[in-house]
Amino acid sequence: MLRTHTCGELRSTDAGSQATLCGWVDSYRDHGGGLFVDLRDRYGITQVVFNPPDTPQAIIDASKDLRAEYVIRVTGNVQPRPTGMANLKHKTGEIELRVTQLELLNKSKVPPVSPSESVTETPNEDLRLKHRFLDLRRPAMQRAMLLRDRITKGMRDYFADLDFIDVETPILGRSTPEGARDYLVPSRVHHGKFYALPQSPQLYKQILMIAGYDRYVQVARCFRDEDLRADRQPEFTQLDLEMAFIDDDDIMTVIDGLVQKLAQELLGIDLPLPLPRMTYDEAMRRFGHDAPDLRFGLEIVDLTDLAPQSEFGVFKSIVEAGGHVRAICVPGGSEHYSRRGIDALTDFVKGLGAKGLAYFRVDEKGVLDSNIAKYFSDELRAEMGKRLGAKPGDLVLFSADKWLATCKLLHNLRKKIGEEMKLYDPKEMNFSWVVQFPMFERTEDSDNPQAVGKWSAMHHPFTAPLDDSVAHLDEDPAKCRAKAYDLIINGYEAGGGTIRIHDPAVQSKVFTLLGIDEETAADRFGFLLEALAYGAPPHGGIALGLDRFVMLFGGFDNIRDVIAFPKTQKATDLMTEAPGTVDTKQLKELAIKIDA
RNA sequence: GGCGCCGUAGCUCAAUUGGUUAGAGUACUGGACUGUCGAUCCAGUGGUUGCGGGUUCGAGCCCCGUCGGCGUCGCCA
Repeated sequence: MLRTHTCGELRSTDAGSQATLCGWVDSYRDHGGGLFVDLRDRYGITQVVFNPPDTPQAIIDASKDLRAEYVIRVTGNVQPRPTGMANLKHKTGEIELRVTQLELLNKSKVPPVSPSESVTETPNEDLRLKHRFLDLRRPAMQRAMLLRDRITKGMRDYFADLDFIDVETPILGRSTPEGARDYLVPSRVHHGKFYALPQSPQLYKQILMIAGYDRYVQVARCFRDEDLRADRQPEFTQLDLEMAFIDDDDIMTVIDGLVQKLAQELLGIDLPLPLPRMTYDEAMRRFGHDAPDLRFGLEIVDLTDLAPQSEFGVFKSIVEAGGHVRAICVPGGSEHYSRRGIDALTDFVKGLGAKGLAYFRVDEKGVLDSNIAKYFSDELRAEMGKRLGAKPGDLVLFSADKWLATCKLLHNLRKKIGEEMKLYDPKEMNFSWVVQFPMFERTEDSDNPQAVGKWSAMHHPFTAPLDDSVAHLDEDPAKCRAKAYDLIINGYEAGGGTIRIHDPAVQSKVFTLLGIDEETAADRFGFLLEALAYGAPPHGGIALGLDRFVMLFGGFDNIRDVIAFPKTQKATDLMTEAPGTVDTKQLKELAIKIDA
């Protein structure tokens, strides 16, 4: 060992002893006669002092050449700092190391990204990604990586205690046309054939249930070749699990326990269990989204029945066409949003595909007023105001459109306004379940005209319907609700899972509904169907988005900050410059020609 | 693929309506200083304003294209 202690370790109780530290020069203060260095490693910062008489003059001279991020090894005496000189910012701030020996282990070029917390400006993200080795040296990033480690370990321990078995599943798999776009890997041995990287270990874990491993867990890397977002990377990590001889309630109960444990250990929050559960239908009705942020209200109010009583043509025609008129009432919104502010909101909703934004301000008498007020009778406005719970100073914002379009719009407005008006404490954590998702959704518009009007699976084709939904499979698939559940944290989908169908008759009905004939089913999922025919236990599971967990537990607003080596929005790695070109020879081996 | 924001010194940013030699802080270099901790003080180096084109007497600023980063819609569970 090159060191006796870390830079976060020494205390006043160590005073009088000798110590050797290794680390990076976080900063240095040259006083002519002597010099101070803040020495940093992942454990903390310790002040090391090059001062006479403790430090020999030759070493003081040598210390003058030290610069930021030089790697040094210093030996010296641990001493309490002079009275009044303690630095409470650091855990080691009561002491300092009076250096007697200095070894320069390595120099550093002037860093384009400073790892020092004394530099308050965060560099631009492209620089951070390009010089990730420096960015990861920043204490903030090291804290994120440490939090990630503790969450992962907490999850592993929790499931190990419950007799879960960690089983690894293949990275090289087979492409399945459903779901997200696959990352493909060409086969050298079989020209023209491709492996696909897993979008999730879904099918394998079902096979494991059939194989009798009734509690499976894995920290699984998943790949989806889709466009990125602040909370989405092309490769990401799931805490994936599956259980046999259970029902939906059992999965949620297990995860409740995990969330409670993690919240307690890492955030010091005591969560009462069970976590609240809300159906998908209720979530859409009240919040317009299947992952509502429950840290604030601003719930949607339906005015579809009242709207046609107005003379407002837009509302009337939309309701006549089967559409909906819904609104949110923003407390104090009229004061917060000036004319200009409402223009900005209008631009915002136009960006989401709306034609405009109808609104009312609530005046000091509680009367709804705006440029469209003339189309609404006094009585009607009073009635609407009553239903909206409108108070003087409020702002009422409408969406009139098809059901899902009103959901999308009002959800986005709610989210934006919640943020802009600071309707919640960003540090607050809210955990809940959204359950009973629809089994199917109807494809409305698609590039492929044949797909329009067809049913597709909302999760995947093996999702089990609720027991009382089985009957709807024949008569009204839209009414079918699934044994599906999403874990929601602060408006983010932090995990989701389903109970799987294990009744062949139900499975076959679902395939028929989805337009998957026997041949297609056999071709795509033959091995799973075959396995299901050999004594499949009832089973189901869930996958938690590990990266999102870390992001939310750490209070980050961006998933890249909790991934050591993330990709940019264009799915490149600025440090390694992946993806890169390959040799012609490699392409030839794979029988691949580039057509571009 | 669409929409929006951003790109100026190593880094973080500024630059009035399009107007003189593009500034500041920090870093870096040299000097001063015996207790600092975002050390301080003095001096200095540092610029193809992402790239290409256009408008103009004149462009960091306006227009078109392009590259890159971010956000978002589509996409994705």
